Amino acid sequence: MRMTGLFFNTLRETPADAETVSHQLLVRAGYVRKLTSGIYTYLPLMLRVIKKISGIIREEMDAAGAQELLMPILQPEELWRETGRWEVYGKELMRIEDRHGRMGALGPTHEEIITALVRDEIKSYRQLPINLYQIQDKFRDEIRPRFGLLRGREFLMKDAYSFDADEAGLEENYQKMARAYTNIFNRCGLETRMVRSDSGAIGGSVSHEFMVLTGTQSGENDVLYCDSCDYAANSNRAESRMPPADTNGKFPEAKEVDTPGIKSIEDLAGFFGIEQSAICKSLIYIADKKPVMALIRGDRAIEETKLKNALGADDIRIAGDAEIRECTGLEPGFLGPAGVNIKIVGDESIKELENFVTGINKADKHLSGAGWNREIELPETIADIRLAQPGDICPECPGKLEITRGIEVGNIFKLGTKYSEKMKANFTDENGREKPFIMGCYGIGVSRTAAAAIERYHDKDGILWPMAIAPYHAVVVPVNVSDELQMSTAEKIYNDLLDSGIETVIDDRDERPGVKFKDADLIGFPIRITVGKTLAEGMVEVKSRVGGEVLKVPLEQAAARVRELKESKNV
RNA sequence: CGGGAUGUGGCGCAGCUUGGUAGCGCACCUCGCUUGGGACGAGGGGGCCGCUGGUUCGAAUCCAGUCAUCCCGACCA
Repeated sequence: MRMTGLFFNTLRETPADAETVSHQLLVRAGYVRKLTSGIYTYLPLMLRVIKKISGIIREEMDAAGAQELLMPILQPEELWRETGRWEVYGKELMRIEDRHGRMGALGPTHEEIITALVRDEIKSYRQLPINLYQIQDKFRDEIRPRFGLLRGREFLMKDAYSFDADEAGLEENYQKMARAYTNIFNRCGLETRMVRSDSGAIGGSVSHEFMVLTGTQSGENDVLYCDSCDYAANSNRAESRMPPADTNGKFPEAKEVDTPGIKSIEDLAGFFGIEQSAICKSLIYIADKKPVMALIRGDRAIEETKLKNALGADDIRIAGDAEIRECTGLEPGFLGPAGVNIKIVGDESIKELENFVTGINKADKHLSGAGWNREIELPETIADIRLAQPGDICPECPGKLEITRGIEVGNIFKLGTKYSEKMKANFTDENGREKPFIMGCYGIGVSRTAAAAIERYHDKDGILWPMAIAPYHAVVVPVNVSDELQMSTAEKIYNDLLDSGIETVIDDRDERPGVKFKDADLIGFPIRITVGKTLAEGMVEVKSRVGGEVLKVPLEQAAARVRELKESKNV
């Protein structure tokens, strides 16, 4: 490709509306342009990256026995009603009405469609297992699109759906997909960690996410992982064991204490001269519009996803002070589980508390030295609703948990019969009995993977694409296009490279060298061949974008050297 | 939806407080010069100042409404 003909435009300045590195670089380097919030045009450079990633996905999915198909973006309301998700999925489901007044939705995911298809096409266990996938634009009307391609409303996704006759089959497919995903991301040059996660709106029993770990840099998820075993989980799912609460006998007897204006856990600990872990903290949440009290050890935080699951609620949020007074008649700051007539959920951490401090729903008073089933009933519902923290003990070994940010690029779910039962998608087993399909689903954010790669690999000058997903492998830069020898040499090397299968761009623009070098760095061509002053010695320069030395190479060896560099692991 | 901010040529911004015919840098076009890390000189083109309404002799500037975008939270590939 000739740069003079390539449809791209680099920007010297960072666009004002881009916050994230990947977003900034994608816009600056001419990969994407925003159409409207969360919706982007992929320019030719970007499309090449997308095709590279998609290609790797196709190869690995096919190798794992999956078959590609393509389903429609527009989906009819009736199918979503069959699973009940027309109501449940919420506003994220982009609903539209056609000219006949029929309702539909732009597909945010395709469980309903694939299940309806397989229900009609597959009747016998003999036709199972099967795994079908597509790479397709998805639309989710996100509450708040952000971070450029990391969270768009329209995005490219690979989604696969497996159908099995039994759990063992599902397990096999699940493992196959886990392996395929590991291969896919490895081949994309991305190190990922498979972590346990909450299964959210897609549902199902078991799910794992594939995270590109970004340390403290960026990413929307917190991942907790063990420093000595392979336990890793999204913070919305991570379990942990904690150091015990420090309640050692400061209050041998229960006693009501005046605590005027002492409301926060911090203030209480100071007031009583105790550790925060010796306090039982009471919080009011609104779960599906009803107030609920959540109890947790004072030094700990609630994990809202866990609480939501423990309650079986669809929607949950913390209540404001005014709301607490209004819905419960209780006084914020002095809340406690005693004599409350709303649902109470206790975190496991409170069970161990002895002679602790808690509110008793009396203004300016707390109870010290409280004990369960003495002064206060232990709530019936006890669950893990606690946010695991770094430093906690791993749930599976004596190791310690550490925390890192992560970008979720893939997700695999065991759906079981969640969809097939509701949609009456059955097959006949070997005994002639009708059974619902056992399903799994497996997603990869294709466009997000590209953005995640940039988040992970960039420097102050631009993108450092892994070779496998770079839009081109190399760029040939003639320093001065009006120098005929430089130009003809550059052309020759360019053609040699193309002939040897290196995807190459020649920067034939009549620009000063500084401009070309800056653009090459920004766009992130993994290898640059510079044809300039060293030509007098019969040499050109070969340089890897990630750094390392500039190699002076005799021109007839240039193509071979580039090929070598491309195959090596250090680009 | 709650909290915060911003809308001025393609991009980044100033001007607004204190109303008076819209400005800078980048990019773009022409000519010259230059060619190893975003050169330089000269000339040039391009703006419904987000939109609607109001105040005023006069509004980018003041007022009201509205729309859009971005950041923080609930969502997730």
